[in-house]
Amino acid sequence: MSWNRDDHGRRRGYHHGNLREALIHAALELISHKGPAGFTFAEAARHAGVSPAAPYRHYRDRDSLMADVACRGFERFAAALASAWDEGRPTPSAAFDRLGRAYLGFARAEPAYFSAMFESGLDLKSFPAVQDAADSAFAVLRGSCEVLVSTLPPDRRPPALMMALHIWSLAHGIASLFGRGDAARRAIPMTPEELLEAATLVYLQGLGFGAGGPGPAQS
Amino acid sequence: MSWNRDDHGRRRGYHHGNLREALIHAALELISHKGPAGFTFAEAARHAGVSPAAPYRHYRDRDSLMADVACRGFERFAAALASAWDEGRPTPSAAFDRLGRAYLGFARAEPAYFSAMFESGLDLKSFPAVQDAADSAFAVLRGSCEVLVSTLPPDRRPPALMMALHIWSLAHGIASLFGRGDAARRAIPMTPEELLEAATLVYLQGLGFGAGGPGPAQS
DNA sequence: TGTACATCAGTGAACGCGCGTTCACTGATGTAC
DNA sequence: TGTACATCAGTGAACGCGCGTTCACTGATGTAC
Repeated sequence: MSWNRDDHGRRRGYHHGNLREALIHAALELISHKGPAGFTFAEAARHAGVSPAAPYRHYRDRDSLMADVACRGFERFAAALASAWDEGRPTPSAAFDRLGRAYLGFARAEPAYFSAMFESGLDLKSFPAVQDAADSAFAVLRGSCEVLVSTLPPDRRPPALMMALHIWSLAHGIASLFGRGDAARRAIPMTPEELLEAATLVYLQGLGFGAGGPGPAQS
Repeated sequence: MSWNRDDHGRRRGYHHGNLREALIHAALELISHKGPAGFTFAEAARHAGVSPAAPYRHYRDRDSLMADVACRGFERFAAALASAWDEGRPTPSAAFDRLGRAYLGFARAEPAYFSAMFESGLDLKSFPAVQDAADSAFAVLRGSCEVLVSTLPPDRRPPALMMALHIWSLAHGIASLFGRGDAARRAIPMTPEELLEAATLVYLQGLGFGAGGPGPAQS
């Protein structure tokens, strides 16, 4: 909030010093208050305390700023997922459970990033950096699925890519429908985390991961 | 396109005759071309061929029109799901598979309705009619889960509500991430339908629905 | 069947507003020598 | 160390535009009698 500013919020000099960062922060704040469509270039500039022409030194247009926000969001997301997975410690299944919670946790804790990443309507072909960052995040999930799959007997291993896409879809659906912090959330009689954990358990059961071996739960 | 209009697209009289419908159609067209945030009241009026003040006779504001679109979307959605389910004929599992395809099919065939329903950021508390319509659509899915669950032995029946929420989340996640007709779609090496069908099979397996009985697939 | 009248569903002009974008400009910073 | 200069990162005024919204109005429709 105070790059290159004095104690009263005034800028110290003619140059902002960190306008790029300030614009990203402004965009996040505006997105979280008014939705992914609810911020404008001019308003972001105002928030950052610069003239409406200043952002053009850093971004071609609004979408380009949005893409930068989405990029950073995916980077943070990938880091959060990787940290939760923690290379599968202490056990792959415990780590996998944490991974799912991290997905939901990110959606709840960073709704503005989440919006920019998934709901801003950015054309991924126009912003390959966003696509790359998204791929990196997905790679964490896929890697963890590969580890999990490798704990099964070789003749009963499902494709890790498919499994990763299933879990991603499940977590994403739950996050989108029930895990938001805003008014669009739908009410259900359990937490998103509980819902995801139950679904994942059933799904893994179906793949042949069971307590002590393959087969349906008998409890 | 031609309510109350002659062959040249001119209105027949002073009154439009069906402005409400025309505004909804205009909103859908604008949403499908420019995203859920990409339509304005004025533009919808222009599309419908009336003055910018005319929509105020029918809708309080833009959100109120959007809510009407979302409502109709959920009604069509519920009808599409009910039709696919067809009361579980010929078998609950075949009907359930059709239900999942119908979810994805709706997202692909009606991206504008889908956007208005799930991505418009409407506050559901402010528009209870939308919430009710959404609940009706979900009720179809829940009802089908209840039928499916009832085919299991009584001591091994999962909660139908939980199952319905899981399948909804899964289908919704797949539709959101991979099943869109627009540029925000992510590329995967299979169709959304294949992905959903595979996930559902695994999930049902995990719940104890198996080919010829409970237990993991052995093939 | 006419007629008077209330109501409905539009018009079109007007307004203030904020946005996106451009332009010539200027203060600040970095660097070659 | 000083100086000249290029470059960077801002300013602020200006523009055209489309939006949301209002207003008094008017043409069309429905209905009581």
